[in-house]
Amino acid sequence: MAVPTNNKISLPAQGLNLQATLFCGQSFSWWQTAPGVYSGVVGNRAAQVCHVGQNIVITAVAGSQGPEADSAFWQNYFDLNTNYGALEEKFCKNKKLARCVQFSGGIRVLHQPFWDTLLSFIISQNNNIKRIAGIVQRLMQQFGEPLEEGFYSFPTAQKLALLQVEHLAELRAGFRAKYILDAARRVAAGEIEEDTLRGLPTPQAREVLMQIKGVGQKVADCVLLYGLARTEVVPMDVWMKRAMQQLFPKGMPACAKGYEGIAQQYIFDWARQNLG
DNA sequence: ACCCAGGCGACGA
DNA sequence: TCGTCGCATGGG
Repeated sequence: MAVPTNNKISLPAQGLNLQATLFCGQSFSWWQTAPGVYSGVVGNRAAQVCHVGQNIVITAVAGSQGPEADSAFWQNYFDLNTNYGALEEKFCKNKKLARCVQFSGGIRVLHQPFWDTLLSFIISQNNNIKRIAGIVQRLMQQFGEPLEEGFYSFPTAQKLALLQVEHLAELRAGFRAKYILDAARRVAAGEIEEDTLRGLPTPQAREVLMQIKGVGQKVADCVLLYGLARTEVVPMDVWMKRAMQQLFPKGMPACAKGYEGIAQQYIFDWARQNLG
């Protein structure tokens, strides 16, 4: 049960590893601000988070909507309603997948806001994680709303939709700038709508997302997994292609059925740290 | 100098 | 429908 104290929320999170979860390439808006302390922006919220025993303690810096709403929000964000102990146990029925789970234990697949995720993974294409985080940070600073303590929110689609590519020059996003604007314009116009996507089967939702310029199957799949909680979707980037060829040439093991996207996160992390 | 990064669109066959 | 290539930027 959530125990709010002032603007702090303590949530049971047995087995969760914040470091692994926040920096395994699924989110690009968290920073380590002190040993074991992480600050981040999610939508129009800013927060600090750290481990305290088996709990995580979240301090709202900005965007708080009150203790109950905040607890529910972070509970969902960190996917604390999913039984990862049981999931990891299932994954470990396969020896090679077990190796990835042991290596990258404690990773949780975050439930990120749809728009944050779409923006972030458009920026991610043919790019590296460090530079993605830099571009995301500049995007927030230049076009987000100022929050407390120097944080800025993710910019809204409505705000970005009014800009021209020249305005994005300072982001140093390169050829991705025009893709950011196309996504913003379609979302602002209501042509791409989160609620509609949530109601569609995964293949149809993927098709709709791929109408956005700069969104191919891989970026669409990242949005489906991280932004729309489609746990069966496996984004195939260069690291996952290498890992699958090496570990699972015949495809994802059956013990991951329905949760291939979550298994993917352990495999991706293992690959990045062992196949470099 | 060269290659690569959580890819994609344009183009030609 | 398939391969191939250029793309912005920055780090190794």
